[in-house]
Amino acid sequence: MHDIRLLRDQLDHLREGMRRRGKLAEFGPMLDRAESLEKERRAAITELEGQQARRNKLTQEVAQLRKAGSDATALIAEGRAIGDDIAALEQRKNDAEAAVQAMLYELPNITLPEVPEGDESHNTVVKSWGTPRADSTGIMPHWEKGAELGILDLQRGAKVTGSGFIVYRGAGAKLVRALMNMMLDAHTEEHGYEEAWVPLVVNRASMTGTGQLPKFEDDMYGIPEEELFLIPTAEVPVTNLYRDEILELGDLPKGLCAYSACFRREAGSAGKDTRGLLRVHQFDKVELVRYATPENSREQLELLTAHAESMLERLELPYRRLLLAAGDTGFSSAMTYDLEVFAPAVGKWLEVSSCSVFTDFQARRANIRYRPAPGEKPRFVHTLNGSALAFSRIIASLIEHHQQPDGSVRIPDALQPYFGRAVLR
RNA sequence: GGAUAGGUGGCCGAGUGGUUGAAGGCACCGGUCUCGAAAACCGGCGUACCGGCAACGGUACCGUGAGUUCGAAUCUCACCCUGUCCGCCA
Repeated sequence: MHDIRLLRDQLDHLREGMRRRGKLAEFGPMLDRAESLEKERRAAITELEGQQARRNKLTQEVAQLRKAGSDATALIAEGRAIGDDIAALEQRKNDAEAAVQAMLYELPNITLPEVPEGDESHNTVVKSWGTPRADSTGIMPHWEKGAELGILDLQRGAKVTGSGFIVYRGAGAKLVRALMNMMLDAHTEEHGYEEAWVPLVVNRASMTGTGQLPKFEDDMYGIPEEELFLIPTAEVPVTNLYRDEILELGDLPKGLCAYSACFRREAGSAGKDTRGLLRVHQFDKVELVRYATPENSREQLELLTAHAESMLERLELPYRRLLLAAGDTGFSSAMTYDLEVFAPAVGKWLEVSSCSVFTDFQARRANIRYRPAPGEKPRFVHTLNGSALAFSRIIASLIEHHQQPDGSVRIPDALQPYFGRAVLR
């Protein structure tokens, strides 16, 4: 969320930010309305507070008269009139405020200057690692190979829950466990993250804090009776750990990592690119979250992204790093790198990580601050997060990229201690 | 789920329907004293918003929301959270 003050003194900045996302047509008129509503809000406040001051004075006079034993009925009548006036002004103020607030909640973050303008066609590959297998002949797609190896049971997942819910079996289940342990160990022991194990169900305030609500309610599974939601990513509970708190400068930068199952309803997703493990309603992920000062959040993004990339390198999967163009950058993000691995049988690059810096956009929503120095006023922190990594597509790529001519699947060296064997066959 | 107690400033804690932003204490900051420190003493010490170049003025905030009232931390209702006891449960 943006500072409401931007509507007063930096409207052009907001407008430019929307233009860079290619969303000026969508949000331009809203910005104009928000600006005038913000003026109306302040006018209402000024008037309201004047009346409140009158009332406060009046009630004192009533008290004096009462104490002196005099008659106060005239003043009480006057007070009643002021009270009606105040109620009306309060209504006016609240209406304007709610309207401005609603618009601010809908407005995406402004991307950093180095983020290319335009839609996803302007995404740029800024780094490549490893060599994708050029020749895919003889490589079975992961859903076939997975079924053949007995590690993937899509049919029964669909029976038990529905399509998009998968069952890993035998070595497949252990593979999930091995990936989880390998990643968490690396992040805690080598990259300095504190591990957290978090609720998979969160309340509305948490979903609003990280920016999923109010805009994307349709994309989530919820429990309406309890006003609770299934998390789409551990980013939500982990970032909200410090909601409404003030961190000490010495705590920053702070890193937390968490494994979680992730739930995505993605209402409009049925169709292509959904075979096998490519797009599912529930998947597993190890998430990294960092809290930083505004001064070094940008460099923290590089660090976080490097942590995610090191997972891919351990898994010996060729990947590329994309700098997303403004129009493809997520709602809350100011700058995002996507990491993609190649799945040769699918013939596509698969997004397995998205690393973002949110500047103060989430922190303002979630009210996460830090104190720059003892006695100084708190400022909003900058939050970052990234997947490191999302398992299902990693497993897809693993099955395809490491498939051997004899049909077996090689397990990368780094994973073997966790998985317990060198080959899947 | 049932019963019960409670939610007040950074922390502890008092609180009457009417100069209560809120006693007192701790912590913190400044000062006196001291060679220095401690103690003692004196003074200061919340946040947000509105108006103003500023000095400053004003408003709101005692878990959240609504209500009663000229006036609510104080009364009423609903909800949330915490503690305790009971029940249920992996």
